[in-house]
Amino acid sequence: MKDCTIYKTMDIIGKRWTLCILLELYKGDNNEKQFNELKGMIKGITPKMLSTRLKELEEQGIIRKRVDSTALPARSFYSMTESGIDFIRIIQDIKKWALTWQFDNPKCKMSECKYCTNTVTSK
Amino acid sequence: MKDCTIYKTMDIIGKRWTLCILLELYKGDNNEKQFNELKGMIKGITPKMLSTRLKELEEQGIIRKRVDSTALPARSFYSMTESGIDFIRIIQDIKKWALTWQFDNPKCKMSECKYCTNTVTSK
DNA sequence: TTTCATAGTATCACATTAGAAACCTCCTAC
DNA sequence: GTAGGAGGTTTCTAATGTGATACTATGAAA
Repeated sequence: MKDCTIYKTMDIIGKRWTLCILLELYKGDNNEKQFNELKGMIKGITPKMLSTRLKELEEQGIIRKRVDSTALPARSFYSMTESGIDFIRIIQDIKKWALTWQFDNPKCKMSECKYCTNTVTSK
Repeated sequence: MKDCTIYKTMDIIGKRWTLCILLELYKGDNNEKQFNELKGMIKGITPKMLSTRLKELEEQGIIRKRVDSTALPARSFYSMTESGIDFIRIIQDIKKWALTWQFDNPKCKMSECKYCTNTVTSK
């Protein structure tokens, strides 16, 4: 096993879609979101990838899943744990860095991610 | 093309070895490092991967390469640009987050990355 | 009883990445 | 002329990641 903390962490958060999913969970004022809601917000993601990533993130304690089985058909609600919320500031720093040094994206520059309505668009 | 800044940035920095290479370039007091020096410090990396990542990072303006052709055989020196140095604080935040929420690594917790002698060990 | 919505899973195929091993070039020193 | 170091490149293969599409289960509503 690799011994480097950075290396191991990138195996968790470096995967495609992961940060986008966290960002979507962070957006808006409702702290719980459903599967199809996320699927709709992150355009281009397949249910398979969303399912896979959500499972990984849950295993790592970054998000949590709550199932409401009184509502029928049963509904799943995803939300961030404390560790996930703590990670948001890193995502925002990455965004700031990228906007300074790599990309020009005025829309992104202006809006706080929490209230950003950008979606990841399919190619 | 994807429109999300986060998404695009992860394509740059989310690749295997990338952050480890940046961290190695940051370490110590000498700001320039040679190819084989990096290869030796990052145990497990193949020359191919190191070469590929260095090229990518150079293209993105995160590191720079200087070739000294007066010395023979010619030597290459790699160092961080301003944008690379600015990125180090994000790497450190990621490390702090990981040590808080994901891994227990006392060696990592104690040392400032700049003077960390940990190497990425092969499995 | 057919359709709809939610929340996924299954299957298959393709593309990309990563790694191992060998090789190459330039020059120096023996 | 042969070995050796620096700084890579080439080739081939294996693993992994990703995506398209279709399918499933449950129950409500029409």
